[in-house]
Amino acid sequence: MINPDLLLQFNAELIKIEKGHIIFDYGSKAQFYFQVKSVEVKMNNVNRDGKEFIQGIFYAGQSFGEPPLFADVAYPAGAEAITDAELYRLPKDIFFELLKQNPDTHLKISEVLASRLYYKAIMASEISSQEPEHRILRLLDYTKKHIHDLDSTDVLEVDLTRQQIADLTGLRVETVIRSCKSLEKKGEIQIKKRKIFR
Amino acid sequence: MINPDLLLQFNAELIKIEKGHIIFDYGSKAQFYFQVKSVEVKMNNVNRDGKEFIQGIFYAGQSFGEPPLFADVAYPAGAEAITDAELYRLPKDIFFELLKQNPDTHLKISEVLASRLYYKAIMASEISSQEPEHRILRLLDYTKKHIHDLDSTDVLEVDLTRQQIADLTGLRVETVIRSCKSLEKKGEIQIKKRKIFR
DNA sequence: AACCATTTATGATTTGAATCAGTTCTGGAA
DNA sequence: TTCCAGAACTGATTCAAATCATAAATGGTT
Repeated sequence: MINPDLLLQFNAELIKIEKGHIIFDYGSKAQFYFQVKSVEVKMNNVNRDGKEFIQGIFYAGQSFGEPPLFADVAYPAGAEAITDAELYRLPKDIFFELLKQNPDTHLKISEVLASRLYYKAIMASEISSQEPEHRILRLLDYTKKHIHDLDSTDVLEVDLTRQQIADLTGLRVETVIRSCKSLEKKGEIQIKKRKIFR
Repeated sequence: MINPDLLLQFNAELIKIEKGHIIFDYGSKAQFYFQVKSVEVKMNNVNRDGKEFIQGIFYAGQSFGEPPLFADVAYPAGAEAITDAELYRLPKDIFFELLKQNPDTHLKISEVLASRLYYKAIMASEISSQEPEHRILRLLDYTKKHIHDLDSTDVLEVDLTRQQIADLTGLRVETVIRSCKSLEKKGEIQIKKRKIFR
């Protein structure tokens, strides 16, 4: 979300991460600002106690892992590249220096935090309201609107596996599969060749 | 979280809200920055579709409802005073003006957003991991640490009703009651005269 | 002291997602 | 073309939280 030129101006490193490699671990200290550079790059977070819960998947142009930078806490989740990825990386103190010198950029970061908080707020209430089908629809609508910038008349081809949907919503694969079928019957989504469209 | 003097300097209004009165509605547009002034003041959010889910309860000195201000979206939840409350209220554009002129305050706001995001991230993964007892403990530990600023050796007297705990964790009252009893047996919490201590 | 609203408590039953176990499908590699 | 791993799918079973129903405790009010 920060202009790449500005990042480079502040000597941001451009690092390459191979698929499956760890970017930072759960519980470690935040030392860098990260922003996804190019290609469709996804990122997922794993949480302790066996089961995986994906906090979010991030694509080109998006930043991630900033909260611990500000809040001075350990990472609540680890981060991993799920495809080969290119990332901008900026050390913490330089990041703050950049913000200080560029109030507009700081405001943009606040916007990002705010909209992510908005998303989490919605997901939290939606997840709590059980109803697997609701959870899934909210997730799809969110990614459609906020990740792919489509409006409601467009059709989104969902590029998440059922397992990823499960990990994002806190459900089980089988439940996701069954719910999707049911949603298809209700006309809420379409499934063509196992791909989900919404 | 913003210094009250600074708020007043920017002509923030001081408004009184009676217990049970609505501060803003679900789905309405964000027009003000709000900050709780005095006394222990709680605030809760209600969501549509019947069931209540409390996004958070806010106490003296805390601000709330900022995300929609930044993200330019409608409120994902309504806000209501659960005791008589005094609030500072600052119109949106003046709020931004204040931030522009006070980078340090802006940074503080970012910190607040970030730490709330951190909390939501933890709650999200914790809620998804089912386990009512885990959810409750996480909630208690969070309020203990981040709301009341106690460290782990202190004992927190929880001032939430079982119903509020239920609404914060997405559980049912009965489940909360039963889980609390079980947690007491396991020595994770104490219950004296129906009050929970952790 | 009696009354009432709210909160806490408890037992019985239902329900639906998780779990378990196994099958089919698909696209890519050999 | 066959092979194979990963993903999607399906049915049967289990289990725990929601639900329902109802009672007891508590604090505040008159």
